[in-house]
Amino acid sequence: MSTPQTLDRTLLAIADPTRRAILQRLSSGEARVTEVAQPFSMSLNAISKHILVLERARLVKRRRVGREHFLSYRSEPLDTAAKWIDETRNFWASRLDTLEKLLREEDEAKR
Amino acid sequence: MSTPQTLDRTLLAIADPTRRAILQRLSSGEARVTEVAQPFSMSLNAISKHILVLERARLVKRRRVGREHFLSYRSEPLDTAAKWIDETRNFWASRLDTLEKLLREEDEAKR
DNA sequence: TTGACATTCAACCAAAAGGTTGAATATATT
DNA sequence: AATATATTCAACCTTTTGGTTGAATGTCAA
Repeated sequence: MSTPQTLDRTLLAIADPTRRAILQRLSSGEARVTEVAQPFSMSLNAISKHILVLERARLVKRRRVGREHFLSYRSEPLDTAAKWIDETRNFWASRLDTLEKLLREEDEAKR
Repeated sequence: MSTPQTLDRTLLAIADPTRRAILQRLSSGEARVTEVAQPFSMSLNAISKHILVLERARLVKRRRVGREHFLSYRSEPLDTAAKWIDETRNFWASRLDTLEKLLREEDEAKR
């Protein structure tokens, strides 16, 4: 469920501004594909593809009702991504050479 | 400094497992390019390119001493990325329809 | 100065990403 | 039954990505 590939897919999915915008659009609740596509200047098909990327990354769930597809946000992948990032950051924040790093950066700032 | 493009570059950079491994390697402190490349099965040139991607994303800083290039980790980009992710997550966590979502998911779990 | 070492540059390649257009499918509406 | 709507599928194109190999550059060491 949380293989490294999943993390790859999550990060890749949110690395695109269009897809981040789609996720944010879904914050106001479920929306159909056409509704999601409406504000963008690119074709419906392009958005359809972006949605597929988000879906493969499990960031978006699809609920089919007749010919309409309702999309909604799923939180797990971002939780996992946040975990990786925070672990990495915390590790660094706690390293013994933090002081050394600070000094080195301060040193460089003087040039 | 923190344009959306920067966020794109950061997320794209850490979406690759090799590059995440490089960052983690740098947790044990500065390292030269060859040292960083050593554990990987791919060519030095490939790693050199990965480092360039990390550098363009400002995740890695390079300090040249003679023929040797010392690489070190920089924390700002991950801070920014974490901020975006956390904002998105917090927004969702606080949405009124959280209950509705939970119920819907519970409902699905029964199948 | 000759040779080894650390690193990048350049050219190339295959695969993936991100977009387009046009046709297909499935469902609603009249 | 005919038409309109919602969405995807398929083919295509261009750019980017991630890798390769071989040559170039710059620095250290004999």
